[in-house]
Amino acid sequence: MTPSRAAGEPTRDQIVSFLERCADRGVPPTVREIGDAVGLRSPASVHRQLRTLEEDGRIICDGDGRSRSWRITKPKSRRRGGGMIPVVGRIAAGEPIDSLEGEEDFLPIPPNGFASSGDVVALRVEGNSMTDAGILSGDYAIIRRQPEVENGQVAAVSIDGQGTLKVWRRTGKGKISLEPRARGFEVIRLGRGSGEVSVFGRLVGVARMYGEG
Amino acid sequence: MTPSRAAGEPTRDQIVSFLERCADRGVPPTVREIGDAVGLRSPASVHRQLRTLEEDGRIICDGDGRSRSWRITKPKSRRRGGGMIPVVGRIAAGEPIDSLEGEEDFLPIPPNGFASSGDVVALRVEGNSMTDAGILSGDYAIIRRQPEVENGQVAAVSIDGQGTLKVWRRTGKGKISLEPRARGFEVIRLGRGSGEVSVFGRLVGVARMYGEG
DNA sequence: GAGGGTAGCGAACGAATGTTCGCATGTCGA
DNA sequence: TCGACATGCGAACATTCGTTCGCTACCCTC
Repeated sequence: MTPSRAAGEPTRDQIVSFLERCADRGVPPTVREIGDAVGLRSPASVHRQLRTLEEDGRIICDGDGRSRSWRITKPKSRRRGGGMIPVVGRIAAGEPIDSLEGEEDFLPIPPNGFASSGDVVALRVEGNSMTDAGILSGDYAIIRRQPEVENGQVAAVSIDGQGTLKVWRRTGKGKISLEPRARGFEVIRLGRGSGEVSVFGRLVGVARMYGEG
Repeated sequence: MTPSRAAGEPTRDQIVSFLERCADRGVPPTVREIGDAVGLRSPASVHRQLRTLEEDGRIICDGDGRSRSWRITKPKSRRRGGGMIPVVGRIAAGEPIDSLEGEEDFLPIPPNGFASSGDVVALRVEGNSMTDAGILSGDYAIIRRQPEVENGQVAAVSIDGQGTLKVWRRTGKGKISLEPRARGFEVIRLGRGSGEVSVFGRLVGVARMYGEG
């Protein structure tokens, strides 16, 4: 009889996922702790899956017979919330740029300082429409992904798939203004029939790195 | 007979140091591993020191009787190069501020992204003399400590013990200009007899965090 | 020198842990 | 239907590991 376990994610993926979470927290789990986490009551069941995962190269065993020695093969640099903020693309601070996503690089800044939780990414800013807000072309905009922002907050907005960084202001029912923060740039006014507009996220931080020049 | 152990650092400090190193690497050690690391051949010896350290509040035991459960009380935020940049004080972007150092806080940004090596600290910017360079009051200036900078680079400069953030320019023999980057601020010109001037470091990055507002 | 405190050792015990073995159940294709 | 296969269980077994106990040695102070 197959035991009544939470359906959906396969057992082996659950184990890998649990090991990832443990790697984030610091202490690797024991075999029985893994069993508790994924719903396997016998350490033998866990152990067999661990061996299989090892053959697949997804996990490795640090010591042989030592306690808490099973761990993820690679620290999974795609992991968010552990150390890096992924740079998922570029964003305009002038004319909207078409490519808003497409993971490119990693910014060595833990999101903890910018947002305690949630999905935080970085976008490289191109353009000068926000220079008066201290956001220059080449800066990294730290964006927390969220579907809505409040009036006056700086938002990464997607207009017909093109992304731009502006101050968000709802001026009326279905009417939105996207305000630049620099001289020489016009306010973008959006109403009905202005195309598809969606908030990508809210600006929670800015990071800039100077080279040797 | 006291065994021949490496003299110098007391055993207890060695243990704490070893636990710190393990915390960095990820896996907490077993009692016997600690013994091997610090030169204690009996787990009993290690265990007694662990209990003493626990009473002193320097370490804590996560689980009681579980393996690998001894760890450092606090992750020692003073550590540099591992995760945080220390915020060592405030710096003026307007009128010089007297307090340049005095460790206050930690910015959750690893220096790796800003400088591969060296002593990197953060200073909280106060004032608006560098706003045209995208450095606003309240930002964190990421400073790599170095005694000299080149013309045109932004430097944290100490004038008679007062710190300020400006563009550094040597205008002649013994003559220095400190240029603001904002309207309404005057260039500070320094020559012989202008007091003691020293470069605190070079600006290698800027970080800004927005709150909920 | 006596005595207390500190710090080390080895031995031992019990619990935790990794690992193996045999068995049962469900799936899938021949 | 039958057998190979995957997966789970419980029961061991062998280490590992945390912890305790008694002992010895050194360093003090009195």
